[in-house]
Amino acid sequence: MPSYPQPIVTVDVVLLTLIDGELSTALVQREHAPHAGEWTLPGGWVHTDEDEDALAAAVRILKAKAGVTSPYLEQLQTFASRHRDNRGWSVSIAYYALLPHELVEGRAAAQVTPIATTPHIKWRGVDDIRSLPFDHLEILRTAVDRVRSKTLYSALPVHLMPQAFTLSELQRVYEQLLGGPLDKRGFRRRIEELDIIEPAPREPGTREAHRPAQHYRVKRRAARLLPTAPRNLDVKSA
Amino acid sequence: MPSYPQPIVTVDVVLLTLIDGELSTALVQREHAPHAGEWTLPGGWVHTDEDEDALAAAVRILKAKAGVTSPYLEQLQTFASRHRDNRGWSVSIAYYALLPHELVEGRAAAQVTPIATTPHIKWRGVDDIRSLPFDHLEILRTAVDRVRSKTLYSALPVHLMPQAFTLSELQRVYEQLLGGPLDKRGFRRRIEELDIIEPAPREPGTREAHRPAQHYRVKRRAARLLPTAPRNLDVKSA
DNA sequence: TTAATAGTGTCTGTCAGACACTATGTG
DNA sequence: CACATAGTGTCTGACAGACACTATTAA
Repeated sequence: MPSYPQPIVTVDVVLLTLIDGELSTALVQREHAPHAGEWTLPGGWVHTDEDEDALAAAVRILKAKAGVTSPYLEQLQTFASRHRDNRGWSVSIAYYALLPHELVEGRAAAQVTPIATTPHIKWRGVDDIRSLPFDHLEILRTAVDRVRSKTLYSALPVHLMPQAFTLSELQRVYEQLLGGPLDKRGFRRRIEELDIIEPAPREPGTREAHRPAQHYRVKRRAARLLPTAPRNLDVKSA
Repeated sequence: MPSYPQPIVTVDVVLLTLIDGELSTALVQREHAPHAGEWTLPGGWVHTDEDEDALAAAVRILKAKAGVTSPYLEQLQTFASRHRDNRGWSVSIAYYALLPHELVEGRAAAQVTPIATTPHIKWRGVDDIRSLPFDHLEILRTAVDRVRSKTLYSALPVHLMPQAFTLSELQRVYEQLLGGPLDKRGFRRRIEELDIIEPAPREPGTREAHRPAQHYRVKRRAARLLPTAPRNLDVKSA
Protein backbone atom coordinates (compact mmCIF):
# COMPACT_ATOMS: atom_id res chain seq x y z
CA MET A 1 0.00 0.00 0.00
CA PRO A 2 1.12 3.52 -0.72
CA SER A 3 3.13 5.45 1.83
CA TYR A 4 2.26 8.77 0.20
CA PRO A 5 -0.81 10.77 1.08
CA GLN A 6 -3.45 9.71 -1.40
CA PRO A 7 -5.23 12.20 -3.67
CA ILE A 8 -8.83 13.14 -3.12
CA VAL A 9 -11.14 11.58 -5.70
CA THR A 10 -14.25 13.31 -7.00
CA VAL A 11 -16.62 12.92 -9.91
CA ASP A 12 -17.87 16.06 -11.68
CA VAL A 13 -20.60 16.11 -14.30
CA VAL A 14 -21.20 18.59 -17.07
CA LEU A 15 -24.96 18.36 -17.50
CA LEU A 16 -26.04 19.89 -20.79
CA THR A 17 -29.43 20.70 -22.23
CA LEU A 18 -30.99 23.13 -24.65
CA ILE A 19 -32.87 26.08 -23.23
CA ASP A 20 -34.55 28.23 -25.83
CA GLY A 21 -32.22 26.73 -28.38
CA GLU A 22 -29.11 27.58 -26.42
CA LEU A 23 -26.74 24.94 -25.11
CA SER A 24 -26.83 25.35 -21.35
CA THR A 25 -25.25 23.70 -18.37
CA ALA A 26 -26.43 23.06 -14.83
CA LEU A 27 -24.63 24.83 -11.99
CA VAL A 28 -25.18 24.04 -8.33
CA GLN A 29 -24.43 26.13 -5.31
CA ARG A 30 -21.68 24.87 -3.04
CA GLU A 31 -22.62 24.43 0.59
CA HIS A 32 -19.18 24.12 2.12
CA ALA A 33 -15.77 25.71 1.86
CA PRO A 34 -13.82 26.14 -0.24
CA HIS A 35 -15.85 28.38 -2.54
CA ALA A 36 -18.93 28.05 -0.33
CA GLY A 37 -21.92 29.73 -1.91
CA GLU A 38 -20.36 29.82 -5.36
CA TRP A 39 -21.81 28.03 -8.36
CA THR A 40 -19.96 25.01 -9.73
CA LEU A 41 -20.51 21.92 -11.79
CA PRO A 42 -22.42 19.25 -9.88
CA GLY A 43 -19.92 16.89 -8.34
CA GLY A 44 -18.99 14.98 -5.24
CA TRP A 45 -16.76 12.46 -3.61
CA VAL A 46 -16.72 8.92 -4.72
CA HIS A 47 -18.64 6.97 -2.08
CA THR A 48 -16.61 3.81 -1.88
CA ASP A 49 -19.25 2.14 0.23
CA GLU A 50 -22.12 2.54 -2.20
CA ASP A 51 -20.78 3.34 -5.69
CA GLU A 52 -19.85 0.32 -7.76
CA ASP A 53 -17.78 2.34 -10.18
CA ALA A 54 -17.22 5.88 -11.38
CA LEU A 55 -20.21 5.80 -13.71
CA ALA A 56 -22.45 4.81 -10.81
CA ALA A 57 -21.07 7.70 -8.83
CA ALA A 58 -21.91 10.06 -11.69
CA VAL A 59 -25.46 8.70 -11.82
CA ARG A 60 -25.85 9.14 -8.08
CA ILE A 61 -24.48 12.69 -8.16
CA LEU A 62 -26.76 13.68 -11.03
CA LYS A 63 -29.74 12.42 -9.10
CA ALA A 64 -28.74 14.01 -5.81
CA LYS A 65 -27.55 17.37 -7.04
CA ALA A 66 -29.62 17.94 -10.14
CA GLY A 67 -32.61 15.71 -9.50
CA VAL A 68 -32.14 14.06 -12.85
CA THR A 69 -31.96 10.39 -13.81
CA SER A 70 -30.18 8.44 -16.45
CA PRO A 71 -29.73 10.72 -19.40
CA TYR A 72 -26.99 10.13 -21.94
CA LEU A 73 -23.86 9.89 -19.81
CA GLU A 74 -20.27 9.36 -20.89
CA GLN A 75 -16.85 9.75 -19.37
CA LEU A 76 -15.17 12.93 -20.57
CA GLN A 77 -11.65 13.13 -19.20
CA THR A 78 -9.87 13.02 -15.88
CA PHE A 79 -8.42 16.16 -14.42
CA ALA A 80 -5.80 15.43 -11.81
CA SER A 81 -3.18 17.69 -10.33
CA ARG A 82 -1.80 19.25 -7.23
CA HIS A 83 -3.16 22.70 -8.07
CA ARG A 84 -6.75 22.31 -9.13
CA ASP A 85 -8.10 22.29 -5.56
CA ASN A 86 -6.40 24.09 -2.71
CA ARG A 87 -7.22 21.24 -0.34
CA GLY A 88 -4.43 19.31 -2.01
CA TRP A 89 -3.71 16.85 -4.77
CA SER A 90 -7.05 15.95 -6.27
CA VAL A 91 -8.58 13.89 -9.02
CA SER A 92 -11.77 14.74 -10.87
CA ILE A 93 -13.16 12.02 -13.09
CA ALA A 94 -15.30 14.20 -15.33
CA TYR A 95 -18.44 13.03 -17.11
CA TYR A 96 -20.78 14.80 -19.46
CA ALA A 97 -24.48 14.20 -19.75
CA LEU A 98 -27.05 15.22 -22.34
CA LEU A 99 -30.59 15.81 -21.24
CA PRO A 100 -33.75 16.56 -23.18
CA HIS A 101 -34.99 19.85 -21.88
CA GLU A 102 -38.37 18.33 -21.10
CA LEU A 103 -36.74 16.21 -18.41
CA VAL A 104 -35.36 19.14 -16.49
CA GLU A 105 -37.03 19.02 -13.07
CA GLY A 106 -39.08 16.00 -14.00
CA ARG A 107 -41.54 15.53 -16.77
CA ALA A 108 -43.37 18.36 -18.46
CA ALA A 109 -43.31 20.48 -15.33
CA ALA A 110 -40.34 22.08 -16.99
CA GLN A 111 -42.65 23.43 -19.66
CA VAL A 112 -44.03 25.79 -17.08
CA THR A 113 -40.88 26.94 -15.34
CA PRO A 114 -38.25 26.25 -17.91
CA ILE A 115 -35.24 27.93 -16.30
CA ALA A 116 -35.23 27.89 -12.53
CA THR A 117 -35.71 24.58 -10.79
CA THR A 118 -34.67 23.53 -7.30
CA PRO A 119 -33.29 26.19 -4.99
CA HIS A 120 -29.68 25.22 -5.46
CA ILE A 121 -29.48 24.66 -9.18
CA LYS A 122 -29.48 27.06 -12.06
CA TRP A 123 -28.94 26.83 -15.79
CA ARG A 124 -26.64 29.07 -17.79
CA GLY A 125 -25.75 29.28 -21.48
CA VAL A 126 -22.36 27.68 -21.85
CA ASP A 127 -20.96 30.62 -23.79
CA ASP A 128 -22.10 33.09 -21.15
CA ILE A 129 -20.01 31.49 -18.43
CA ARG A 130 -16.74 33.34 -18.00
CA SER A 131 -15.37 31.81 -14.84
CA LEU A 132 -16.00 28.98 -12.42
CA PRO A 133 -14.29 27.80 -9.23
CA PHE A 134 -11.52 25.20 -9.33
CA ASP A 135 -10.80 24.17 -12.92
CA HIS A 136 -14.48 23.74 -13.69
CA LEU A 137 -14.38 26.19 -16.56
CA GLU A 138 -11.78 24.07 -18.30
CA ILE A 139 -13.88 20.97 -17.68
CA LEU A 140 -16.94 22.71 -19.08
CA ARG A 141 -15.08 23.93 -22.16
CA THR A 142 -13.70 20.45 -22.77
CA ALA A 143 -17.19 18.97 -22.60
CA VAL A 144 -18.67 21.56 -24.93
CA ASP A 145 -15.84 21.07 -27.41
CA ARG A 146 -16.50 17.34 -27.29
CA VAL A 147 -20.20 17.72 -27.93
CA ARG A 148 -19.67 20.15 -30.80
CA SER A 149 -16.98 17.96 -32.27
CA LYS A 150 -19.17 14.86 -32.12
CA THR A 151 -22.01 16.80 -33.68
CA LEU A 152 -19.91 16.98 -36.83
CA TYR A 153 -19.97 13.26 -37.47
CA SER A 154 -22.54 11.65 -35.20
CA ALA A 155 -26.13 11.80 -34.08
CA LEU A 156 -25.17 12.71 -30.53
CA PRO A 157 -27.49 15.74 -30.37
CA VAL A 158 -30.56 13.53 -30.62
CA HIS A 159 -30.09 13.04 -26.90
CA LEU A 160 -30.87 16.71 -26.40
CA MET A 161 -34.22 16.33 -28.14
CA PRO A 162 -37.58 15.59 -26.56
CA GLN A 163 -39.03 12.13 -26.90
CA ALA A 164 -40.55 12.99 -30.26
CA PHE A 165 -39.21 15.64 -32.59
CA THR A 166 -39.18 16.63 -36.23
CA LEU A 167 -36.23 16.69 -38.55
CA SER A 168 -36.51 20.44 -38.87
CA GLU A 169 -36.25 20.80 -35.12
CA LEU A 170 -33.23 18.52 -35.06
CA GLN A 171 -31.63 20.51 -37.84
CA ARG A 172 -32.09 23.72 -35.90
CA VAL A 173 -30.29 22.12 -32.96
CA TYR A 174 -27.40 21.07 -35.18
CA GLU A 175 -27.23 24.55 -36.65
CA GLN A 176 -27.18 26.05 -33.20
CA LEU A 177 -24.37 23.76 -32.07
CA LEU A 178 -22.31 24.18 -35.21
CA GLY A 179 -22.91 27.88 -35.55
CA GLY A 180 -24.16 28.08 -39.11
CA PRO A 181 -26.90 27.02 -41.53
CA LEU A 182 -26.96 23.49 -42.91
CA ASP A 183 -28.40 22.29 -46.19
CA LYS A 184 -31.70 20.57 -45.62
CA ARG A 185 -31.14 17.80 -48.17
CA GLY A 186 -27.66 16.95 -47.01
CA PHE A 187 -28.69 17.06 -43.38
CA ARG A 188 -31.49 14.60 -43.90
CA ARG A 189 -29.30 12.30 -45.97
CA ARG A 190 -26.72 12.16 -43.20
CA ILE A 191 -29.15 11.64 -40.35
CA GLU A 192 -30.82 8.86 -42.27
CA GLU A 193 -27.61 6.96 -42.90
CA LEU A 194 -26.65 7.26 -39.23
CA ASP A 195 -29.72 5.09 -38.71
CA ILE A 196 -30.34 6.21 -35.15
CA ILE A 197 -33.88 7.53 -35.28
CA GLU A 198 -37.17 6.10 -36.49
CA PRO A 199 -40.59 7.56 -37.30
CA ALA A 200 -42.85 7.99 -34.30
CA PRO A 201 -46.61 7.62 -34.50
CA ARG A 202 -48.21 10.93 -35.34
CA GLU A 203 -49.59 12.68 -32.36
CA PRO A 204 -52.95 14.45 -32.36
CA GLY A 205 -50.83 17.41 -33.22
CA THR A 206 -51.23 21.10 -32.96
CA ARG A 207 -53.17 22.46 -35.88
CA GLU A 208 -50.91 24.82 -37.75
CA ALA A 209 -51.21 26.57 -41.02
CA HIS A 210 -48.80 24.41 -42.92
CA ARG A 211 -47.88 20.85 -43.69
CA PRO A 212 -47.34 18.89 -40.47
CA ALA A 213 -44.00 17.20 -40.04
CA GLN A 214 -43.25 13.56 -39.42
CA HIS A 215 -42.15 13.00 -35.85
CA TYR A 216 -39.18 10.85 -34.97
CA ARG A 217 -37.79 9.21 -31.87
CA VAL A 218 -34.43 7.69 -30.97
CA LYS A 219 -34.27 4.01 -31.80
CA ARG A 220 -34.23 1.78 -28.76
CA ARG A 221 -31.18 -0.15 -29.83
CA ALA A 222 -29.26 2.97 -30.65
CA ALA A 223 -30.25 4.88 -27.57
CA ARG A 224 -26.88 4.61 -25.86
CA LEU A 225 -24.83 3.63 -28.85
CA LEU A 226 -22.21 6.08 -29.94
CA PRO A 227 -21.51 6.07 -33.64
CA THR A 228 -17.90 5.31 -34.40
CA ALA A 229 -15.69 7.84 -36.04
CA PRO A 230 -15.78 7.68 -39.82
CA ARG A 231 -13.15 5.82 -41.75
CA ASN A 232 -11.13 8.05 -43.99
CA LEU A 233 -8.66 5.44 -45.06
CA ASP A 234 -10.21 2.37 -46.56
CA VAL A 235 -8.32 -0.83 -46.95
CA LYS A 236 -8.56 -2.05 -50.49
CA SER A 237 -11.39 -4.34 -51.31
CA ALA A 238 -10.10 -7.83 -51.79
CA MET B 1 -13.36 16.46 3.75
CA PRO B 2 -14.79 13.05 2.93
CA SER B 3 -15.80 10.68 5.66
CA TYR B 4 -15.65 7.69 3.33
CA PRO B 5 -12.51 5.67 2.81
CA GLN B 6 -10.87 7.17 -0.27
CA PRO B 7 -10.06 5.11 -3.34
CA ILE B 8 -6.52 4.19 -4.24
CA VAL B 9 -5.22 6.20 -7.20
CA THR B 10 -2.80 4.78 -9.73
CA VAL B 11 -1.57 5.66 -13.20
CA ASP B 12 -1.10 2.89 -15.74
CA VAL B 13 0.55 3.30 -19.11
CA VAL B 14 0.08 1.30 -22.27
CA LEU B 15 3.46 1.69 -23.95
CA LEU B 16 3.28 0.72 -27.61
CA THR B 17 5.94 0.24 -30.23
CA LEU B 18 6.49 -1.76 -33.38
CA ILE B 19 8.66 -4.85 -33.16
CA ASP B 20 9.27 -6.53 -36.49
CA GLY B 21 6.25 -4.72 -37.81
CA GLU B 22 3.98 -5.94 -35.03
CA LEU B 23 2.29 -3.59 -32.59
CA SER B 24 3.67 -4.56 -29.20
CA THR B 25 3.28 -3.43 -25.65
CA ALA B 26 5.63 -3.31 -22.69
CA LEU B 27 4.87 -5.53 -19.71
CA VAL B 28 6.70 -5.30 -16.39
CA GLN B 29 6.98 -7.85 -13.66
CA ARG B 30 5.22 -7.03 -10.42
CA GLU B 31 7.39 -7.13 -7.32
CA HIS B 32 4.70 -7.16 -4.66
CA ALA B 33 1.36 -8.78 -3.97
CA PRO B 34 -1.22 -8.93 -5.31
CA HIS B 35 -0.16 -10.74 -8.47
CA ALA B 36 3.51 -10.67 -7.43
CA GLY B 37 5.72 -12.01 -10.20
CA GLU B 38 3.05 -11.60 -12.86
CA TRP B 39 3.40 -9.31 -15.87
CA THR B 40 1.28 -6.19 -16.03
CA LEU B 41 1.16 -2.80 -17.66
CA PRO B 42 3.70 -0.41 -16.14
CA GLY B 43 1.96 1.60 -13.48
CA GLY B 44 2.21 3.00 -10.02
CA TRP B 45 0.78 5.18 -7.33
CA VAL B 46 0.44 8.84 -7.81
CA HIS B 47 3.21 10.41 -5.73
CA THR B 48 1.47 13.44 -4.37
CA ASP B 49 4.74 14.84 -3.07
CA GLU B 50 6.55 14.90 -6.40
CA ASP B 51 4.05 14.61 -9.26
CA GLU B 52 2.54 17.89 -10.39
CA ASP B 53 -0.28 16.20 -12.23
CA ALA B 54 -1.33 12.87 -13.69
CA LEU B 55 0.67 13.40 -16.87
CA ALA B 56 3.80 13.98 -14.83
CA ALA B 57 3.11 10.79 -12.96
CA ALA B 58 2.84 8.92 -16.25
CA VAL B 59 6.16 10.37 -17.39
CA ARG B 60 7.82 9.37 -14.14
CA ILE B 61 6.40 5.87 -14.27
CA LEU B 62 7.50 5.38 -17.86
CA LYS B 63 11.01 6.42 -16.92
CA ALA B 64 11.17 4.33 -13.78
CA LYS B 65 9.54 1.15 -15.01
CA ALA B 66 10.40 1.12 -18.69
CA GLY B 67 13.48 3.32 -18.81
CA VAL B 68 11.91 5.44 -21.50
CA THR B 69 11.53 9.19 -21.76
CA SER B 70 9.00 11.49 -23.31
CA PRO B 71 7.45 9.67 -26.21
CA TYR B 72 4.04 10.56 -27.50
CA LEU B 73 1.86 10.39 -24.41
CA GLU B 74 -1.87 10.98 -24.08
CA GLN B 75 -4.55 10.26 -21.56
CA LEU B 76 -6.63 7.27 -22.56
CA GLN B 77 -9.46 6.78 -20.09
CA THR B 78 -9.97 6.32 -16.38
CA PHE B 79 -10.92 2.94 -15.02
CA ALA B 80 -12.44 3.21 -11.59
CA SER B 81 -14.46 0.67 -9.67
CA ARG B 82 -14.70 -1.40 -6.55
CA HIS B 83 -13.83 -4.61 -8.33
CA ARG B 84 -10.81 -3.97 -10.50
CA ASP B 85 -8.31 -4.45 -7.66
CA ASN B 86 -8.97 -6.74 -4.70
CA ARG B 87 -7.29 -4.27 -2.36
CA GLY B 88 -10.43 -2.17 -2.62
CA TRP B 89 -12.02 0.65 -4.56
CA SER B 90 -9.37 1.86 -6.97
CA VAL B 91 -8.84 4.36 -9.74
CA SER B 92 -6.50 3.90 -12.67
CA ILE B 93 -5.89 6.97 -14.80
CA ALA B 94 -4.72 5.21 -17.93
CA TYR B 95 -2.37 6.73 -20.52
CA TYR B 96 -1.04 5.40 -23.75
CA ALA B 97 2.34 6.15 -25.23
CA LEU B 98 3.81 5.60 -28.68
CA LEU B 99 7.49 4.95 -28.97
CA PRO B 100 9.76 4.59 -32.00
CA HIS B 101 11.26 1.18 -31.71
CA GLU B 102 14.77 2.64 -31.96
CA LEU B 103 14.24 4.27 -28.57
CA VAL B 104 13.51 1.02 -26.77
CA GLU B 105 16.25 0.62 -24.17
CA GLY B 106 17.96 3.76 -25.31
CA ARG B 107 19.32 4.67 -28.68
CA ALA B 108 20.35 2.12 -31.26
CA ALA B 109 21.34 -0.40 -28.64
CA ALA B 110 17.94 -1.83 -29.33
CA GLN B 111 19.10 -2.73 -32.82
CA VAL B 112 21.24 -5.41 -31.24
CA THR B 113 18.83 -6.85 -28.69
CA PRO B 114 15.50 -5.86 -30.12
CA ILE B 115 13.20 -7.81 -27.84
CA ALA B 116 14.48 -8.33 -24.31
CA THR B 117 15.68 -5.30 -22.42
CA THR B 118 15.96 -4.77 -18.69
CA PRO B 119 15.37 -7.78 -16.45
CA HIS B 120 11.87 -6.80 -15.49
CA ILE B 121 10.40 -5.67 -18.76
CA LYS B 122 9.32 -7.61 -21.80
CA TRP B 123 7.52 -6.81 -25.03
CA ARG B 124 4.63 -8.79 -26.45
CA GLY B 125 2.53 -8.47 -29.55
CA VAL B 126 -0.75 -6.91 -28.47
CA ASP B 127 -2.82 -9.55 -30.25
CA ASP B 128 -0.92 -12.37 -28.57
CA ILE B 129 -1.88 -11.26 -25.08
CA ARG B 130 -4.84 -13.24 -23.83
CA SER B 131 -4.99 -12.26 -20.19
CA LEU B 132 -3.49 -9.80 -17.75
CA PRO B 133 -3.97 -9.19 -14.03
CA PHE B 134 -6.51 -6.67 -12.77
CA ASP B 135 -8.40 -5.12 -15.70
CA HIS B 136 -5.20 -4.47 -17.60
CA LEU B 137 -6.35 -6.47 -20.59
CA GLU B 138 -9.34 -4.17 -20.97
CA ILE B 139 -7.08 -1.15 -20.66
CA LEU B 140 -4.73 -2.57 -23.28
CA ARG B 141 -7.58 -3.35 -25.67
CA THR B 142 -8.99 0.14 -25.22
CA ALA B 143 -5.61 1.68 -26.05
CA VAL B 144 -5.11 -0.49 -29.11
CA ASP B 145 -8.60 0.30 -30.34
CA ARG B 146 -7.86 3.98 -29.90
CA VAL B 147 -4.62 3.81 -31.84
CA ARG B 148 -6.18 1.82 -34.66
CA SER B 149 -9.15 4.15 -34.77
CA LYS B 150 -6.97 7.24 -34.92
CA THR B 151 -4.92 5.63 -37.65
CA LEU B 152 -7.99 5.87 -39.84
CA TYR B 153 -8.03 9.63 -39.91
CA SER B 154 -4.80 10.98 -38.46
CA ALA B 155 -1.06 10.74 -38.70
CA LEU B 156 -0.73 9.28 -35.22
CA PRO B 157 1.40 6.32 -36.33
CA VAL B 158 4.27 8.61 -37.31
CA HIS B 159 5.13 8.53 -33.63
CA LEU B 160 5.93 4.86 -33.99
CA MET B 161 8.47 5.58 -36.72
CA PRO B 162 12.19 6.17 -36.33
CA GLN B 163 13.52 9.69 -36.66
CA ALA B 164 13.74 9.37 -40.42
CA PHE B 165 11.61 7.07 -42.50
CA THR B 166 10.27 6.62 -46.00
CA LEU B 167 6.66 6.84 -47.11
CA SER B 168 6.74 3.18 -48.08
CA GLU B 169 7.79 2.26 -44.57
CA LEU B 170 5.06 4.43 -43.12
CA GLN B 171 2.52 2.82 -45.41
CA ARG B 172 3.57 -0.63 -44.26
CA VAL B 173 2.95 0.48 -40.66
CA TYR B 174 -0.51 1.76 -41.54
CA GLU B 175 -1.29 -1.47 -43.36
CA GLN B 176 -0.16 -3.47 -40.37
CA LEU B 177 -2.33 -1.44 -38.01
CA LEU B 178 -5.38 -1.44 -40.25
CA GLY B 179 -5.03 -5.02 -41.33
CA GLY B 180 -5.11 -4.67 -45.09
CA PRO B 181 -3.37 -3.20 -48.12
CA LEU B 182 -3.70 0.50 -48.89
CA ASP B 183 -3.49 2.20 -52.25
CA LYS B 184 -0.15 3.93 -52.65
CA ARG B 185 -1.52 6.99 -54.39
CA GLY B 186 -4.33 7.57 -51.95
CA PHE B 187 -2.11 6.96 -48.97
CA ARG B 188 0.41 9.57 -50.09
CA ARG B 189 -2.32 12.08 -50.88
CA ARG B 190 -3.74 11.74 -47.41
CA ILE B 191 -0.43 11.90 -45.55
CA GLU B 192 0.52 14.99 -47.52
CA GLU B 193 -2.66 16.85 -46.67
CA LEU B 194 -2.28 16.02 -42.99
CA ASP B 195 0.84 18.15 -43.25
CA ILE B 196 2.63 16.54 -40.35
CA ILE B 197 5.88 15.33 -41.90
CA GLU B 198 8.58 17.04 -43.97
CA PRO B 199 11.44 15.81 -46.13
CA ALA B 200 14.59 15.00 -44.20
CA PRO B 201 18.05 15.51 -45.67
CA ARG B 202 19.16 12.41 -47.49
CA GLU B 203 21.46 10.26 -45.49
CA PRO B 204 24.55 8.61 -46.97
CA GLY B 205 22.19 5.73 -47.41
CA THR B 206 22.59 2.06 -47.96
CA ARG B 207 23.29 1.26 -51.58
CA GLU B 208 20.50 -0.89 -52.86
CA ALA B 209 19.62 -2.12 -56.26
CA HIS B 210 16.72 0.25 -56.82
CA ARG B 211 15.68 3.85 -56.66
CA PRO B 212 16.34 5.27 -53.17
CA ALA B 213 13.42 6.79 -51.31
CA GLN B 214 13.04 10.26 -49.92
CA HIS B 215 13.26 10.25 -46.14
CA TYR B 216 10.85 12.18 -43.98
CA ARG B 217 10.70 13.30 -40.37
CA VAL B 218 7.92 14.56 -38.14
CA LYS B 219 7.56 18.33 -38.30
CA ARG B 220 8.65 20.05 -35.14
CA ARG B 221 5.45 22.06 -34.78
CA ALA B 222 3.29 19.03 -35.32
CA ALA B 223 5.27 16.71 -33.08
CA ARG B 224 2.73 16.62 -30.29
CA LEU B 225 -0.22 17.99 -32.16
CA LEU B 226 -3.15 15.69 -32.63
CA PRO B 227 -5.11 16.23 -35.79
CA THR B 228 -8.74 16.96 -35.12
CA ALA B 229 -11.43 14.67 -36.29
CA PRO B 230 -12.67 15.42 -39.78
CA ARG B 231 -15.77 17.46 -40.38
CA ASN B 232 -18.46 15.56 -42.14
CA LEU B 233 -21.11 18.20 -41.86
CA ASP B 234 -20.11 21.52 -43.33
CA VAL B 235 -21.95 24.69 -42.55
CA LYS B 236 -22.94 26.41 -45.71
CA SER B 237 -20.54 28.91 -47.14
CA ALA B 238 -21.86 32.39 -46.58
C1' DT C 1 -55.58 30.67 -53.43
C1' DT C 2 -52.08 31.99 -50.39
C1' DA C 3 -48.86 31.23 -46.86
C1' DA C 4 -45.85 28.45 -44.53
C1' DT C 5 -43.28 24.63 -43.58
C1' DA C 6 -42.21 19.52 -44.92
C1' DG C 7 -40.07 16.75 -47.85
C1' DT C 8 -37.81 15.09 -52.53
C1' DG C 9 -35.36 15.17 -57.32
C1' DT C 10 -31.46 16.02 -59.29
C1' DC C 11 -27.35 18.54 -61.23
C1' DT C 12 -22.53 19.14 -60.63
C1' DG C 13 -17.98 19.68 -58.86
C1' DT C 14 -14.91 17.28 -55.95
C1' DC C 15 -12.45 13.67 -54.44
C1' DA C 16 -11.04 8.96 -53.12
C1' DG C 17 -10.20 4.42 -55.15
C1' DA C 18 -7.98 2.22 -58.69
C1' DC C 19 -4.32 1.35 -61.59
C1' DA C 20 -1.10 2.27 -65.10
C1' DC C 21 2.59 4.71 -65.96
C1' DT C 22 7.29 7.07 -65.39
C1' DA C 23 11.67 7.78 -62.49
C1' DT C 24 15.95 6.43 -60.48
C1' DG C 25 19.02 3.76 -58.39
C1' DT C 26 22.30 -0.90 -58.63
C1' DG C 27 24.22 -4.88 -60.82
C1' DC D 1 20.15 -3.81 -70.35
C1' DA D 2 17.17 -5.93 -66.40
C1' DC D 3 15.31 -5.42 -62.00
C1' DA D 4 13.38 -3.42 -57.97
C1' DT D 5 11.34 0.02 -55.52
C1' DA D 6 9.99 5.20 -55.56
C1' DG D 7 6.95 8.30 -57.05
C1' DT D 8 3.23 10.53 -60.34
C1' DG D 9 -0.77 11.05 -63.92
C1' DT D 10 -5.13 10.39 -64.51
C1' DC D 11 -9.71 8.01 -65.19
C1' DT D 12 -14.03 7.22 -63.02
C1' DG D 13 -17.72 6.31 -59.92
C1' DA D 14 -19.68 7.91 -55.69
C1' DC D 15 -21.21 11.38 -53.14
C1' DA D 16 -21.83 15.85 -50.75
C1' DG D 17 -23.18 20.64 -51.62
C1' DA D 18 -26.47 23.30 -53.71
C1' DC D 19 -30.85 24.51 -55.02
C1' DA D 20 -35.16 24.08 -57.22
C1' DC D 21 -39.03 21.71 -57.09
C1' DT D 22 -43.33 19.25 -55.22
C1' DA D 23 -46.43 18.08 -51.04
C1' DT D 24 -49.59 19.11 -47.43
C1' DT D 25 -51.85 21.52 -44.14
C1' DA D 26 -54.90 25.73 -42.35
C1' DA D 27 -56.70 30.13 -43.09
